[in-house]
Amino acid sequence: MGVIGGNSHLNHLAYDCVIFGFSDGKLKILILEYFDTGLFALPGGFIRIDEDLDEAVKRGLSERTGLKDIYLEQFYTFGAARRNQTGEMAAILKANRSDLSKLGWILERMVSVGYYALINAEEVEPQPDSLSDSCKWYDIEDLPKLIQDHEEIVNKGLSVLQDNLDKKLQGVNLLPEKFTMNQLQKVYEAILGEKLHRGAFQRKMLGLGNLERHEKKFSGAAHKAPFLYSFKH
Amino acid sequence: MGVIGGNSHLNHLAYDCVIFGFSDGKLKILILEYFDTGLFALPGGFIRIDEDLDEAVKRGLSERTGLKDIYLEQFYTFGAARRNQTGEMAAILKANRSDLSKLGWILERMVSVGYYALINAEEVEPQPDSLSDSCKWYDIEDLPKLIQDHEEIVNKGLSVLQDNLDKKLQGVNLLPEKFTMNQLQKVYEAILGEKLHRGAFQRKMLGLGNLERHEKKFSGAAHKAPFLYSFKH
DNA sequence: CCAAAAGTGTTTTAGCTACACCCATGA
DNA sequence: TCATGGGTGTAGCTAAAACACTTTTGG
Repeated sequence: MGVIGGNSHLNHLAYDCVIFGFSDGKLKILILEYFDTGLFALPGGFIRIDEDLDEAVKRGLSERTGLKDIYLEQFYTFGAARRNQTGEMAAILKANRSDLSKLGWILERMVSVGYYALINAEEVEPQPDSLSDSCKWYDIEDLPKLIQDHEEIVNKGLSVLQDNLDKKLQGVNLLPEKFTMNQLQKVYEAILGEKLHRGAFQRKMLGLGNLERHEKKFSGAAHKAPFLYSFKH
Repeated sequence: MGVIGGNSHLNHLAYDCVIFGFSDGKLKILILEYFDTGLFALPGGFIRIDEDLDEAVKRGLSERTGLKDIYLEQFYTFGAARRNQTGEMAAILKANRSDLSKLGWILERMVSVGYYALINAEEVEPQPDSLSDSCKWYDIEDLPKLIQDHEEIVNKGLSVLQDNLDKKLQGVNLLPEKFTMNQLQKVYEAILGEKLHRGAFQRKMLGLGNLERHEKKFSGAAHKAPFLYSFKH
């Protein structure tokens, strides 16, 4: 088993997570920057020997965001033989003067299970881990160069999210408990990367039958106050 | 590393494959029966240390079916901590008097990547492996009880196949090179588990624009001879 | 000539788009 | 009263479903 901080993990298996958030009308994801290397990566982690895969991911996300009950979806498993043989992880460990006799297993061939998470970016103060300098939101349209195949992981995750958008009304997970129809539409537009028609969008969402209408929101702006909605559980 | 026949494999990682075929108007899958145990399972296997995940699955399927270029789709990774701690694999190894000092790693916690394959059942004489008695087609509606979580794997695989059916015209992979529209419709009905409207189905398939029409097929039956179609590559 | 199944034309329906109108709000 | 954005009604379009008519085949 690989050992991190005294815990044993499955060798050769990892997860990487595309954590989507929404702010300033843009779709963003959380990216780690490693100390002294200028290398950027998705948050990821390893699976303890007696831990469910899903639990491992929840644990990792909770450490990174402080949130419980995150909306999570597994989307693909990346298993190319040399996908992490790029030297980047070695550089990261070296910059941290890590003990390779204990952490060397991280450099071996690694199959990674891709997950995406949807969170309300406003509620979170992202936390870097012990190897990383910062953990920040990046606009999905303007990501830094990522290590290994992480760009492919992001693209695949976004593409699956887009496909799932219709079936599952996932957009609500990126917003506060109560939100206006306009906010929801902005989320959909950001995910799909295209403008949607206002009237049609409103009718379609209400037609799904799982939105509940609440009081109006008086924003102080000079126009009719919109209703607030929440998702029916 | 785990060792089978002198080759080294990734520990704690496996794949299981739902191999769909179509015959007698029914959707079927390939199921192995293990020697002297009455235990049934999906065909699966392990990943060599330097082998792409996809390659490992192709290799395994080719051993089981003799086919190259099988249509394959990865659909989910099953990672519950105790999913294979059911004692069934131990019974199988014991019935085969296997050397546990070499094969014991198979009994440890195993994360499994689920794939489905679509093949033309008529072209194949399925081959059991060294541990299994038989490898036979079973009607998807009438499967034997399977070991571990293999029933869940089948259900998830079928459900993803159903979802993908529209986007990818996958049905053709279950048929010979040339087929009639009625055969194709029967495949769709078997996968979706519902009757489809003949006229609408024909129009929809032709409307996709990737079917090519060939000569008519004279079956000897007392009705109009249908055209044969093939898939445009 | 008949029954059965195939191909295709026509009608009906449903969902979505686009446009437009009116309403509420705060400046 | 005006500009702005929100809710909703309506007309038009398009794709799919349902129906039906015609054709081909072998008995």
